Amino acid sequence: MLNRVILIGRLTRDPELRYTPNGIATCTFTLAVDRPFTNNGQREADFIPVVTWRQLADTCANYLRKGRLTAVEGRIQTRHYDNNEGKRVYVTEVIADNVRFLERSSEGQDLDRQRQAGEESQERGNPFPDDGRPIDISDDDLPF
Amino acid sequence: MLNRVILIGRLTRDPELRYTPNGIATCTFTLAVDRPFTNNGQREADFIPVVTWRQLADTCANYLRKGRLTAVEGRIQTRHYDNNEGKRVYVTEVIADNVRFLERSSEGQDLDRQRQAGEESQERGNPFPDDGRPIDISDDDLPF
Amino acid sequence: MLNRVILIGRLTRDPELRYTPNGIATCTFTLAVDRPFTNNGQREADFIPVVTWRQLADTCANYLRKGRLTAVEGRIQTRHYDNNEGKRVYVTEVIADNVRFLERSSEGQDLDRQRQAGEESQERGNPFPDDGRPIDISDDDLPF
Amino acid sequence: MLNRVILIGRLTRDPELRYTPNGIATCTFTLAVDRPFTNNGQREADFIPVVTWRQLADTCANYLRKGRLTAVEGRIQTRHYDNNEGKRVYVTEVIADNVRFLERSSEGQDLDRQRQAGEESQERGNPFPDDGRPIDISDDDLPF
DNA sequence: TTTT
DNA sequence: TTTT
Repeated sequence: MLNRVILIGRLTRDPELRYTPNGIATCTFTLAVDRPFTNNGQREADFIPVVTWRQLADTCANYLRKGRLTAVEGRIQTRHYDNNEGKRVYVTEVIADNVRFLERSSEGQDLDRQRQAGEESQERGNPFPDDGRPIDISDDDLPF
Repeated sequence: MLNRVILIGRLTRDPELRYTPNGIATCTFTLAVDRPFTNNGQREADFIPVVTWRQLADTCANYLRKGRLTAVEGRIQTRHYDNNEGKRVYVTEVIADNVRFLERSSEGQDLDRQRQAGEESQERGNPFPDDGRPIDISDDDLPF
Repeated sequence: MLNRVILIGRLTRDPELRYTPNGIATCTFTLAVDRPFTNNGQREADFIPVVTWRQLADTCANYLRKGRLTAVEGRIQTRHYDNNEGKRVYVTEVIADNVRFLERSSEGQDLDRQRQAGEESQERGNPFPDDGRPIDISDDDLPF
Repeated sequence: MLNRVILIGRLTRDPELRYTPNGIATCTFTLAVDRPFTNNGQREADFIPVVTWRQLADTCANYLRKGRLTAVEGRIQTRHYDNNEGKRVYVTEVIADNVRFLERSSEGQDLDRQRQAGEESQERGNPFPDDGRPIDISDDDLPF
């Protein structure tokens, strides 16, 4: 009925980009989200798998890197499969429909990939917090 | 850094109330949350495990029942343990800090349990959407 | 950058349906949302104006009525205008993109309006918590 | 019944710290949150007033500055008052219970204020995305 | 101007 | 192992 998740955390590794047999892009990564309390003086984190699809997957693959601070909006999805020992394995992931890159990359190599990525279209608005370049969305797409 | 989940769904079974060795109450249940789309004309759902602690656990155990429409606010928690075959099992749950009962129970037996539960204190406000009985919270507890 | 609101409350009055000069439907209503604490034993509420557009506006006008428990997902929008005395007036509203009707209507007259509304398409999934009728969404609309 | 807001945006000005007659600190600031679409190629923003109380107010006054990227979690609050012309004015604000500072300050002067602020306690966890210093919270405060 |  |  309603299923909404918002996370801010850091990527535990570089994202992985894959394609379904029919060519649909999917990008997966894990966010480490610090818990809001400590356990015996030890700060702990939750490690939450995130999945994106289509152009958002491409954008994530291009912009995100290990350690980057990132905001994710989406919904929790559960699924299961039977592993090679015939055991049922349960999987919970966040299917993201909005990803915000809260840190600009600093390395030159990365900037090249970004510029390239900037030419692709965004699913929803501008993923960067402070990029001034306007993105044209046809009037019909306006939410009012 | 930030980890917030809001769900509205129905309990797949009656909730389970347990106690830790040091006597802390914990109540667990699963919410079936319909997906916002159909798959080949088939409506599907995600089955999301929810955990509550302390007095909120007691209230949930008293008020919630299988099939009841329920709203839950909390955060995603991930953990793992090694099962009896030495295999690592990953668990993802929503640790709820706010539960809203969106349907009043209708059966008399249940009403008894509720009345009883009503005498216990609430972690935060009134879990029922339309119960007029005010709950006294000392001025110090006010969030401003 | 990120702007997400989730509310559960009751309509203070019947919703209002209007049309822009170019014929776009917009439905507005106010949600009374009980605060999670009392003030001197008095339960208070926030009264939050909600705006919906296009088909979601039609559905809201058809399904919602004064007093109905309703969940709303959207974003906060601020705007201002100068009133007839030349004073600047600031307005804050929630622009909803997802509305869930948490209570079925009971009156016959209303059921007629609902059936009619049911024939129109939904912006996103089924707004009712327990209606079994599947809604066909083309594969292209699937969020993955 | 349920009222949750999550925002990521930038402060339009330095925050303002004030005290109620009975000495309770309150800090207010406005977040500019870019809209997820453009209007005629023009990126627009919503300007959302945020209010914090008590120690969270102190922390915000110490850490936040104009332009700083910030995440805020809270609830929408509406209120009204009659202005000096006897006109009723309606106000909508976000009462925040969780604020995350997504950018470290760079200026030395500011670092002094931060260090000082770091010695005060946090309402909930660590407001910085990557500060390793653990914060001691008594076991009783643990949410499980 | 407010809902149960 | 799943709810209406």
